[in-house]
Amino acid sequence: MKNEIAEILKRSQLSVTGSRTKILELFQEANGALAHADIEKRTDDSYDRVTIYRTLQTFVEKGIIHTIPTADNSVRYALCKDECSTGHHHDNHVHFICDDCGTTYCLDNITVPEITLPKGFTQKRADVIVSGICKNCE
Amino acid sequence: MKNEIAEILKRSQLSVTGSRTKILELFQEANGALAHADIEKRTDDSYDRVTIYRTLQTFVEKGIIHTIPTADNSVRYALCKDECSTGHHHDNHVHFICDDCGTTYCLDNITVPEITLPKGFTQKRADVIVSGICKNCE
DNA sequence: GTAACTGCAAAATATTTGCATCCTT
DNA sequence: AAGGATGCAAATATTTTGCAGTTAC
Repeated sequence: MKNEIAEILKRSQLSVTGSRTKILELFQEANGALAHADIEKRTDDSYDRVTIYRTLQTFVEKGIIHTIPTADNSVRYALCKDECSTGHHHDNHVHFICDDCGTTYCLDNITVPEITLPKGFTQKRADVIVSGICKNCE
Repeated sequence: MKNEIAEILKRSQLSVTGSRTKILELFQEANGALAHADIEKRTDDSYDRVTIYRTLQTFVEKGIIHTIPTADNSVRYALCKDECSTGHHHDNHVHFICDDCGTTYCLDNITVPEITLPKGFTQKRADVIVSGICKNCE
């Protein structure tokens, strides 16, 4: 597991440091999306808030994680699939956000439907955000 | 036009004030989504920033506008359709955000595809966010 | 050893709250 | 006239930046 994480970092030409390893671990455990605040809590303030900002930013740039659009204010991140390459995310994501507990699920197994755009529009990425009540809160 | 705007406000039991009228006008002109900063600019600082915050919040509560999920940090708002009732938005939205100019389009005429959720999940709302290059930036 | 990463301090931004005043009804 | 809306001041919260010290390779 640790090795796999180191692999991911090396593949992106990033040095393997404590904070990066820990934060990637959190994402793997989470099996869903995390907000900056979640990460702060789950690292028990072992790392500076600024480091977390910078780590997340680096991960996004390298295509290790991606941001998830949310209707409320918050910014959330989730692990990218392998198809993601640096700076270019051509994959489609379906996410479910529970109105009750706020948990964000990545519904990887659900296929994103085709959207037909008007003339002149070019699609790079499509996100589907479904909100409602999750299986734990029903 | 002014009348229509007053109508909307009265229907939501809100008093008809300068800032509310102006901001609603902006949304009608915009034919798309606006961020807090857009509104500040387009009102030429005629209204206090705090007033804009409160006005947007009130409009969301009353179901006059809704927030649009965005992958970047920003919060954007757009006019709701008639089906929106106070606090409950059961309609589906498709939005297109241009990576280049940042303009957000409401693609009202595009139907949101059905999403089949796993067992135990209940859908309240679905947003589709398509990003890419818009017709003006291609 | 060197380049990259981190932590601390502080600046810049964004958002919220309290309260006195003003405006809508 | 009364209640709600606004503006101003200030408190909070969030994010960014600079720089010196530390760590990974």
